[in-house]
This record gives sequence, C-alpha cells and structure tokens, in this order.
Amino acid sequence: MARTAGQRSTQRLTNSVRWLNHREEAAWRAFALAMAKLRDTLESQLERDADLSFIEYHSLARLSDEPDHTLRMSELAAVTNASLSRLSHLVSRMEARGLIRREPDPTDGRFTIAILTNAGYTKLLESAPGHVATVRALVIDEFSAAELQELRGFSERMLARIETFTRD
Amino acid sequence: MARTAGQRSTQRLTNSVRWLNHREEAAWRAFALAMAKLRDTLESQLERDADLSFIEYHSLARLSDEPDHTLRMSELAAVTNASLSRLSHLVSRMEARGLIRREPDPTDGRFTIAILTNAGYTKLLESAPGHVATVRALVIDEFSAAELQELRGFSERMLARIETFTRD
DNA sequence: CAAGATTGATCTGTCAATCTTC
DNA sequence: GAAGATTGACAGATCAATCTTG
Repeated sequence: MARTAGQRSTQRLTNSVRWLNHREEAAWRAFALAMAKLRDTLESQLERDADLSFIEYHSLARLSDEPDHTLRMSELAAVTNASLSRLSHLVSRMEARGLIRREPDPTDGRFTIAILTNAGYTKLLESAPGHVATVRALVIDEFSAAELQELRGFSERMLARIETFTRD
Repeated sequence: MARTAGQRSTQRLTNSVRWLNHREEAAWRAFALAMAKLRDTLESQLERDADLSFIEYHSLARLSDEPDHTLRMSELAAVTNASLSRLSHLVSRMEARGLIRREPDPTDGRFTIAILTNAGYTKLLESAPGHVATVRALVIDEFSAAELQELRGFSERMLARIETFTRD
C-alpha cells in the first residue's frame, strides 16, 4: 500500500512534534555513536585477525551452538538477524571457502540445512579468543555484574519496543 | 605491517581465554541484538518515509547544526563517523539529488566545503519529525530521565574504551 | 499456491591508488 | 611531500523476481 509524502506511520496527525530536549539528545547521540563505533571496531578486529565479518563469525558460532552443528537456512537467518537472501549469498561464499556446506533437508526438501564443516569449526575455535577478548576489552570488563544486568535490562526493554514497532 | 595468524593484538600471550560466563553472555547477546535491530529499524523507517539512509539523514542534520549550513568534507566525515571515501561517494549521490552541493574552500583550496542546499534543508525538515518520533518510540520514551543519563554514562564509558583500544 | 531458498541486477561501502593544493 | 579529497575496481547487501518442494 503506497504512502503519500504527508502520511508517515510514525508521525502524529497534529503537527506538534515532541523534539528531544538537551539531555535526551545528548544521551541519544552518545548511545548512537557507541553503537556505531562498537560495531566498526568488532568488524575490523575480526576482519583483520580472522578474515571474517561479524555476521560470518556469528554464523559459525550459532551453528556450533547446535549439538549437530546444523541449522536450517531460515533458522540461521533468524538467529543471525539476517535476511534469507543476504544469508544465502553469504553462505555461498563461506561454502566456497569450505567453512559451511549445505544439503537439502532429508525430512522435507523445501528446507536447506547449513552444516558447520570441520574447517569451519576450526576457524571458529581459532578466532573466538581474539573476538571474546575484544568484547571484554570494549564492553564487559568496563562494567560490574550489576551494571551488566542493567545493560541487559535496558537492551531487552528496547527490543520489546522494537518488536511492537515493527509489528505495526 | 603484516600479522601472522598466531599473533593477535587482542589475545593474551598465554593460551588461557577468559570466556564469558552465562550472565555476561546473556547481557552481551541482548545488547548486540538490540544494537542491530535498532539500527535496522531506524534505517527502514528513514528509507521508507524519507528515501534517506541513516547516514544521509545525519549528513543533512549535522550540516543544519552549523550557522552557515556548511562543513568541510573531513569535518562532516568526522561527525557522521564515516570514512572520507565513503562520504565522498555519498555526497556525490546527494549532490546529484540536489540536497548538498560542494565548493572548494576559498581560504584554502585543499579543503572542500559541503553546503546544505535549500532542497536539502527542506528534506531534513520534512523527515525529522518521523525520525525523532521513531527514536522516541524505540528508545527515549521507554526510559526515565535518570535511566537515560545512565544509558548515556554507559555509552560514554564504552566510547572511552573503544578510543583506547583503537589507538593501539 | 505457499513457504523456503536462490539468483541476478543494482546500489552502497571499502580499499588502494591517484590527484590537488599548499 | 603531506593532508584533504576523489576515483575506480571490487566486495557485500538489498530488492524484486524466480525456482522448488510439498
């Protein structure tokens, strides 16, 4: 359903906009900047030390979480927060590198199963220490246990709102 | 300077890795997911309602912060957290759309000045309400003033660590 | 025909030159 | 020659088909 310029789902019908006050704006800018730089820094560390992007690393990691090192493509897409199309291209490349392979699901041919290869598992084991050390250095080690629980709580509250927002 | 596979700047010399415990892992996963979804949601809202990417919106916004609606390319790159190369490509596209234009700095020809056009300013005024409403809906309105200050504090502490980490 | 998955075209970002001005 | 900026080639992501299986 097309939307004309004046009809924005997120805009009130009145023309009164609740702008951010100074404190809100400062908090938002700091948080937005931290998110961007955190992502960039984790990406560079993985790319430099392991020749993996963040999502490639997490594809290996999420597969390794499974007892049989296996997930359907659509499940892997869900847990890595990627579109199926993006994941399909990405797994094609990782398949060419021998890190993941694919097979049709024997129980239902509509599904494709992504399987962590031995080489892929080895790659994960090699790159995990450097990645975890970076996550510690940038985030975890900065905070007390209580603060980390707060950060988790904040994150979950935002996730709940994103869920609601995206549903509409 | 090339780095061999075994030498990772972020890995200790011992082979003891401080893995994340369950709480740390849960906090990190929630936070990482919230960051990814927040970014995706803000990107889609802007793309859908204003035909702007997050960084395109912020290029307009940061230029509009200046009294003369002007910044050097390198300054704009810094405040939008983009590489100069990325920004150069991006501004070329926005220039073609008439939202920004460029001129050599008359005081020193090595610099290029990016200038917000009237059309670019209008575009920003049109898209700001929807974007701000989304930031409110997803983040700001979820938290009390005190919690927002905490979130800001957390973000600034992470930024300080990122700064130190990236410096090395 | 619906859901899962893939594909190809297009767009954007990155990296490594290259160009320009001082 | 160094800093700012641009460029072009390539890698990766998105979007809209398309294909396949049940």
